[in-house]
Amino acid sequence: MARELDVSVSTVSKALRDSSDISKETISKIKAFAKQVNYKPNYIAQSLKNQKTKTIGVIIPDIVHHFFTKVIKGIENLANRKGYNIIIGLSNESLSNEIVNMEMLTNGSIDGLIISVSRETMQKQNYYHIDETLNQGIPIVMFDRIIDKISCDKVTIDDKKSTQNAVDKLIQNGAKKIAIITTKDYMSVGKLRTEGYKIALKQNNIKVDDNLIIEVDDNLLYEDHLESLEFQIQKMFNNSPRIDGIFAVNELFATVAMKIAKNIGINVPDDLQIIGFTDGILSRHASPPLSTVNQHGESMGEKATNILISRIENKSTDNYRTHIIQTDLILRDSTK
Amino acid sequence: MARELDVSVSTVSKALRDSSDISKETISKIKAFAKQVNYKPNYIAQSLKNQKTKTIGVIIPDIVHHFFTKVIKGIENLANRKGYNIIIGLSNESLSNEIVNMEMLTNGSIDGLIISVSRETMQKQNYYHIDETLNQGIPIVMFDRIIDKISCDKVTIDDKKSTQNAVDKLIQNGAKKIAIITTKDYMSVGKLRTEGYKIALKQNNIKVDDNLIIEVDDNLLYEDHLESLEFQIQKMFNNSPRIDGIFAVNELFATVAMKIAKNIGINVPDDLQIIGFTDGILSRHASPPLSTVNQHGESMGEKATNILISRIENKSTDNYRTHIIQTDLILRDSTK
DNA sequence: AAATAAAACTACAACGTTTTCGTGTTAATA
DNA sequence: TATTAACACGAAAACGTTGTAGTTTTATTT
Repeated sequence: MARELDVSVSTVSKALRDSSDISKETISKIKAFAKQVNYKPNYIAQSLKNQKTKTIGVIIPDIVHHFFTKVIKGIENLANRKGYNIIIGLSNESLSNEIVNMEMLTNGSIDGLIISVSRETMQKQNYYHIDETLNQGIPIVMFDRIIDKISCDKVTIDDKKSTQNAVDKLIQNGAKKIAIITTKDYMSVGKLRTEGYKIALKQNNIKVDDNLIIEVDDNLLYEDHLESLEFQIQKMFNNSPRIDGIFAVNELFATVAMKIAKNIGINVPDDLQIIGFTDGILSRHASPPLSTVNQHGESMGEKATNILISRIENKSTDNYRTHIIQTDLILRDSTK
Repeated sequence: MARELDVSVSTVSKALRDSSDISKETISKIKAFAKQVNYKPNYIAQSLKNQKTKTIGVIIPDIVHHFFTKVIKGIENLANRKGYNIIIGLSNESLSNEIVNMEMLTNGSIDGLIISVSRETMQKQNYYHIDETLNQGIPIVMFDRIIDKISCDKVTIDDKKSTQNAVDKLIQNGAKKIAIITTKDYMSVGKLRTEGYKIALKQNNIKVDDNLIIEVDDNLLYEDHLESLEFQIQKMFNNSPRIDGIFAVNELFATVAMKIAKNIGINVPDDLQIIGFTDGILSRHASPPLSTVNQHGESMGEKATNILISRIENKSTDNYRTHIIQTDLILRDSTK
């Protein structure tokens, strides 16, 4: 372009950035020509020069998942508005995948990282790769599945309190025998939600009955292993037929529980009230529609992005904080 | 690193790439040191030098959508295996967003693009940005929502035939009065599926009844505008109470139709058989579970990625082709 | 008209790699 | 011993930008 206009590259560069030491005529001439030939400055070269890529890395365990897509939507929206692109890595719940993805991104491709760690990472408590990245000076924001031991910014919800409120609601609505369908407790969220459940019961003087705490093996959460989930829930109904309330830590568990209950002739919500977690498509289209705890995934994504960009652009150098996104209880027809 | 080891940068670079003109001892010395200091070559610099970013751009209309997430999963998986990252842009069904995203990506950030265009793009038939990108020499693979007028690689399913097969099945199962719930026809898929429906009826000597073709305004597809969808379907049942088969162009339409049918006392599948499109969570967890056309989103993503990478790496220079992914009919309990 | 100041533009280094070509050292050959 | 070949390494250019530090041109002042 400089060649064709017979000026130097510096002149072109400065003209396009409205530098004060280029005349107005030259500026407009160059800009006109640039538009004409559809010139776009090469981001890669800019990145190399500025040591800024204007790109945010996002690593999540699974993309075929309503909550995570909501978060991504929030991230992408805000990032785009601020001139950032997002580059996505999927860990597929595997630690090694997470590490590979992280290495691919932390070689200069991104300015910062937003991550929700894989299940395996939590189980094995192997956080070396995360610490490494932080040590490299790349800011990280963790969301949803956060790790206390790592010091960085975090965005999450109050799992304990949210669950407590939901179970409280069941109790207020007259439920006496309330079960929880949760995951084995290496998963921070399952653990916290189970705690919240116990607190709610205790505060209402209801004895915690371990038979009513169904711990599903989380590795079977997926579409392909429904039978096992159904089997466990079925067993619960067999063992404790008089259950009148269920809290489930995700919407799949809630939906399946409701389906089984209906199959064996239990009326929802008259005989059994159910509250799930995450306001996804399943909850909305179940019959009856499920009452659920709304996590506001999009807000979560936006918040995380905001924090990350502040760090990147050095606007904030305060201590790391954990930001809590408020949840709310959406009451539909699976509760009275 | 070169400084600390007291060798030249060229030597380091060559050693890490196992160049033949560096001695084995030096190579191992340098590699050892590299591992020790956790050296990672800067991708940005490599990209600038090689004029290859090893990154694929993906632009889709919406990420909170089961089918698109499946496709992304397929893309990410294969791309990662081949050493590529993916960078995602969301158009939110808006043409201007699509253009902005495209411009952000085509400034040197990506080697190729996989895209499913926004609804607005199809409506307005404004493809300038796509042609521009192709002219720039960036290969594009379109999937699902493809545009005939643009010449590039495409991956899609045979919407017409898939629908025809599904409707055929309804007819074989004894349905005589079959409705279709589709979208207004600026959307290629809705149009094609409606055509397939008509062909199936004609081949079975059933007269096409326009009252049984429900064209939903696609802008209302979203979660927030369910009432309008429900209203239109309700009206259909009122006008034509004796319907015994429904084909819906997506799983939301199918699910809602089934819900309404059950509400007014119609038994599925005894009195009314329903087949939807896309094997998503809704279909699987509806009661009864919905029979549906499986689009194999993941295969679609993989196929698109394969084609794109071939183009990028110049392995294929043949003419542009449109690749058809086979669908199949998953029969569950909403059909006999 | 000469000196000075302001304006407009250019040369060049730098970002971190890869690669081509060149150079020095060692070993093998005549 | 002199020549040549093989080997091991380094210097420098290139990728497309940006910013600093000039340099040239033009305008203003004395």
